[in-house]
Amino acid sequence: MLDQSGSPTAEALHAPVLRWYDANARVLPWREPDAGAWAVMVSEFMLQQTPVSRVLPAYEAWLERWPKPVDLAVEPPGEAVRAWDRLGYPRRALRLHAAAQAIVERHGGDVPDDHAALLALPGVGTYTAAAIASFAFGQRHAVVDTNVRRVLARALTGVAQPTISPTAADQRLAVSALPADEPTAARWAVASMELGALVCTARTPRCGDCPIRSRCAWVLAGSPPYDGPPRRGQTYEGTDRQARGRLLAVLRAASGAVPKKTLDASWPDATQRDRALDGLVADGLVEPLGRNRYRLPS
DNA sequence: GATTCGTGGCA
DNA sequence: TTGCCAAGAAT
Repeated sequence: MLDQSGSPTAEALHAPVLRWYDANARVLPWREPDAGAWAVMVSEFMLQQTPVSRVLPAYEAWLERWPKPVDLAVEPPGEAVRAWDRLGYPRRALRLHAAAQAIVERHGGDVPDDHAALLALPGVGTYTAAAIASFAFGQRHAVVDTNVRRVLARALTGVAQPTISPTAADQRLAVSALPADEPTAARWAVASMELGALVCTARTPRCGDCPIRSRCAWVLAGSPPYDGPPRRGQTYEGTDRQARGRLLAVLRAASGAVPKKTLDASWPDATQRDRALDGLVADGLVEPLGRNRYRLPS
């Protein structure tokens, strides 16, 4: 089943991918039938740019401590930052805390099932709103993350793409590839994402295990490598990000206020260190106290 | 559209 | 060893 351009139609991919998912899906706690929308939401925040293996322990501890949005909402934001541990991008912890408060204030403490209401929450963008609506509430949305983007690009357009955030064109392609009926669309969303995570991977795709290899435009084209401009590799060593991480690690480990002198010991360059600390304060991740002391925000 | 924002595992 | 990559959002 091919369209005018010689690429397979999306409909031809649905059944084999859904069958593959039924047989190969990972068992993950946020996918359990009784997980609930809050569990899905917590997992989605944590999984933004952080691998599943590192999310699992933090996720379990988080839901044990804060089983409902209101449980988190009544805590100081600094507790969320502390519990975030080393997942990275700690502003996500702050946003999840703010989102929990918004859920209590605007939605009676229950994660909303409306896509627009989800999108209005702090830290919830196009992807996360669609993911919660689809995974937790079974709705029909294009859930376009880096996995889905890669799967559709290869299978339907036949090109390898660099790992960047999905574009408007990727979004349109995903919408056009969505099954018509709601429950099938919801299963397709999680199944196509799982295929990207386990088989159609970025570095070394396991095409031998792929349920749609016989229809994949990229495979049929000889698996051509990405030929566009090279991506700028993000260095980490010596950056402000690393400095911020060091400072925040000291504050997470402390129970209360920390003297600036203690923070100073965590990064050698004074100019960069102070810039990083100012940035953390500006982001609301650190609260300045009197007498040159700092702590996680209360 | 391009940047900024953590952290760690792995080929 | 080092660059790439991991369920993005906000600006």
